[in-house]
Amino acid sequence: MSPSLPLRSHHPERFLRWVRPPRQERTREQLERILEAAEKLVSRRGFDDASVLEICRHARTSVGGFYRRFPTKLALLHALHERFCDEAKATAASVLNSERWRGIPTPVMFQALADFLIQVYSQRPGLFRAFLVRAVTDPEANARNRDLFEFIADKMATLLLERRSHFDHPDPVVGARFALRVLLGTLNHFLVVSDQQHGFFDKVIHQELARVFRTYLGLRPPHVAAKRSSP
Amino acid sequence: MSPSLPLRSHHPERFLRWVRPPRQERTREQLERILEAAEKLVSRRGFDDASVLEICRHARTSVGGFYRRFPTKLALLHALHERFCDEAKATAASVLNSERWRGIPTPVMFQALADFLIQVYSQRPGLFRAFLVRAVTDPEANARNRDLFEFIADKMATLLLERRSHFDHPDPVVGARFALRVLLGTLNHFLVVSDQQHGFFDKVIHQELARVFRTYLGLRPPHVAAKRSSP
DNA sequence: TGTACATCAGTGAACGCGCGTTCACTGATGTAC
DNA sequence: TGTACATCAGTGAACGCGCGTTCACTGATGTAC
Repeated sequence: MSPSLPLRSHHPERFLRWVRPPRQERTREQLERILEAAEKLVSRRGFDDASVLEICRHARTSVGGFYRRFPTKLALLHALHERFCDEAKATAASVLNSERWRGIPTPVMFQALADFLIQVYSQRPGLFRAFLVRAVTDPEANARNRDLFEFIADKMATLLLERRSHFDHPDPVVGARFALRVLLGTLNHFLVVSDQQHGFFDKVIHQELARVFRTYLGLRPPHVAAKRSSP
Repeated sequence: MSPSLPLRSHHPERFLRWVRPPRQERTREQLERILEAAEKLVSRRGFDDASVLEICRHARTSVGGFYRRFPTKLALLHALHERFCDEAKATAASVLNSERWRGIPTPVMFQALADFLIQVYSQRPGLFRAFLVRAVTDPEANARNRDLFEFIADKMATLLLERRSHFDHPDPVVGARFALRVLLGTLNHFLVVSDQQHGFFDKVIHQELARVFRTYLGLRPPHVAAKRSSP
């Protein structure tokens, strides 16, 4: 996707000059608007039921303008999903960085991680739902999801390995992978089958999700771990 | 859906006679064939990508024949899903019936339940996937899923309450509900994001799923519980 | 600085494909006399 | 038992709708002289 304009001219000045910054600017803005509009509509209705025309209207562009940016509607989805996965990776790398948790007791960390995941899900439930559905049918989205999963699982394994002595699970790498799956799976399930009594924000969900996380990995009771990690 | 034929005639003999058993038979067979073909194709491609024409071909019927049985394509999906949910309820009622588990140690029961769930999922992954996707968009399917979930959760709560003393979770009803969600959510996650190293049938999955179940509810170590439940 | 021309982003009506749905017709089964 | 008629399941070509995609055109911006 490198700019092809230089190839069209043999003048070195043209070749070296940065291509039309103001236009680029406007173009980028349009692309941004399309992505934003698409994200909003896809979140609301899902990918299939968000029509190109509708997306264009919301992005204040025409259908032709859209097809200047994206070869097909599918390409838009992949752009959206790719952006999303990149953000998710960056977020995971930052959140699961062990520096961040230095000196913080393991049970507190677990609760915080569970809380954070819930927060992320409840902020953009529609988008998560749409990508969840999409990953079932679309092999490319599926591969990207798997890749994301592997990425986060690795970060998590590294984080947990440093606190190996704080919990009982016999194999921390398998444990980290499976724990991640359990957490994400449970939250996905909330997206699909909502709880009659407890909503996403409900304190009970926070509590129980952290409990699964903690108990599955066989974390020692709070006071024990707290004593261990305080100097 | 009571047969409307009697209303068309005033002769009592007609009214009382059972209507054309051989035809009914053939009709029922056709309907059965349609449902079977639909289930197979929906499992393979998902609901949207299984066309009516294709379903008819597989069921050895014509499109017109199809529309004699179902008012719309959507109605077929709901028939399929309803049949599925009914079967699931019956299965759950049977499997979670406490009579069945009399004298069996709680940890063994937990492992067996986890194993059974995995078995069920791995036998018809396509169908589960299709309904999972459908429940996101389709309010009717969603409601049916929620209803099914509540049903199973209730049965599970009853089963667990009888063994209240075997585990530590402070609230068994909340525990049963959430445990079910965790189990189903994790299995759904496997449907969407497959594991690079461990497949559905892998021993590790069986082990870890049972572990989540056990540890989340705070089940006492095997030997303790085993001692308790042996007379 | 002004004029003619070139480029290209942007527009939206029209196209066309796929698929759910309809409906005029066929032929088999059942009924009346 | 045979013939004429009625019913109705079943057929599949044709219809039509929705939506992704195209493309002839417009107008703004940039370039040459």
